[in-house]
Amino acid sequence: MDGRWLNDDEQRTWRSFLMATRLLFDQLERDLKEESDLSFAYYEILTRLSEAPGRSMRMATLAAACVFDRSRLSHAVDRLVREGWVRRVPVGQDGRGQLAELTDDGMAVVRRAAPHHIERVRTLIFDRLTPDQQRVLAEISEIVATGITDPIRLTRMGWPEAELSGPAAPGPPGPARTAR
Amino acid sequence: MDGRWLNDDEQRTWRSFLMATRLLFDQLERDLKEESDLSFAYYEILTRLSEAPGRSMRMATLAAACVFDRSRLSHAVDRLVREGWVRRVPVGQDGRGQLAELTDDGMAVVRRAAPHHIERVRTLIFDRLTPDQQRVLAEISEIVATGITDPIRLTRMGWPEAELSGPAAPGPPGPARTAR
DNA sequence: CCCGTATTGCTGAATTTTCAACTACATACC
DNA sequence: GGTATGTAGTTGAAAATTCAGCAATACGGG
Repeated sequence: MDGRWLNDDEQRTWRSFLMATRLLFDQLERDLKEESDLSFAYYEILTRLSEAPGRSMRMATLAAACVFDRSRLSHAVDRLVREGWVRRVPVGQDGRGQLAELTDDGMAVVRRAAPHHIERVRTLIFDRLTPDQQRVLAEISEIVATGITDPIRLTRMGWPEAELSGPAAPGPPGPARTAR
Repeated sequence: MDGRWLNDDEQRTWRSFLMATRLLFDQLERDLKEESDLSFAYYEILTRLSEAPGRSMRMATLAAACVFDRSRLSHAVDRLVREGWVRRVPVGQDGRGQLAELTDDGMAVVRRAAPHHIERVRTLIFDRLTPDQQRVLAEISEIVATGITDPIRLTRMGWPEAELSGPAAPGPPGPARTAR
């Protein structure tokens, strides 16, 4: 199972990467909090909605976009609804579905918060990287993301133990866990 | 203050990076949980301690290494102590200091968890990147981390409002907030 | 139409993290 | 010695996130 360790370079790179991403995200979170009193999570939800057609998205889609699990998104949206920034709208066709829709107040919040945040992203990252480094960063991100892809965090949600580990039932056992 | 937006490439890269890091860390967290019933945070604390001389570190140093704020580390160590994996030891010279020290049980936990985890890191990242990409990843991480550097999260902790924003007192106003 | 299974989203409790304040010790200066 | 200020670490409550399970709906096949 094991045996394939990391060599020194890899070890250093990994640690460095861990530290960098944390410092970065922590800093962004702090900035966002100070400037706009928003958490990164909420900011992202609002932003995604603001970009979506009709300023609204299916919960599952939104969850996938933000890389949240369903539960987390539900709770978060609860909060945003309480705040008056988001509204829940039943979706037409699918009786199970809910649409999260950005309110005007919510839109205002995004518009107010975005410029600072983006400026910070620019300052903390893009301004410091050469075009080449930016290009490779994009490559790497693409590669890493593609390798994982469990958009709505299926394996994490409530599949009864049996479904996940049971002696592979006839046919493709579970839901689209393998597919993408 | 604003005005400097992100161009399309940058925008794409940023989104891609966000998604990649989240998918990655989520996946690692899940693996760690499944294989060893550990959170990434706890795993990291234990690992750092296991590598430290005497299997122990000052709380502040450990916090800086893990990029935790002091409070978070305190609570986390509480938990690890309850679990019997870490012990708190007063440090000799400085009467305020505490040393977090890994117990034998804690060491055993690390040893059991590490191989799987490292294998996953290898599979999810290093195996998929070319040497060149790895090199650039290291560069980028270095650059980004260096730009931020607020190791023990000073600005976040409990400085009374006055200290932080007040009309700069005579001499260097606060603690080493500016220095590094 | 009915059944079994998949999907969507939510809920409540447990755990973790954040936030603000506080205690105790150290240090520098008079 | 006494005072002012900085530093290390903790604490308790609030907020966020995870975890496990549930209810309602959709969908495919008999």
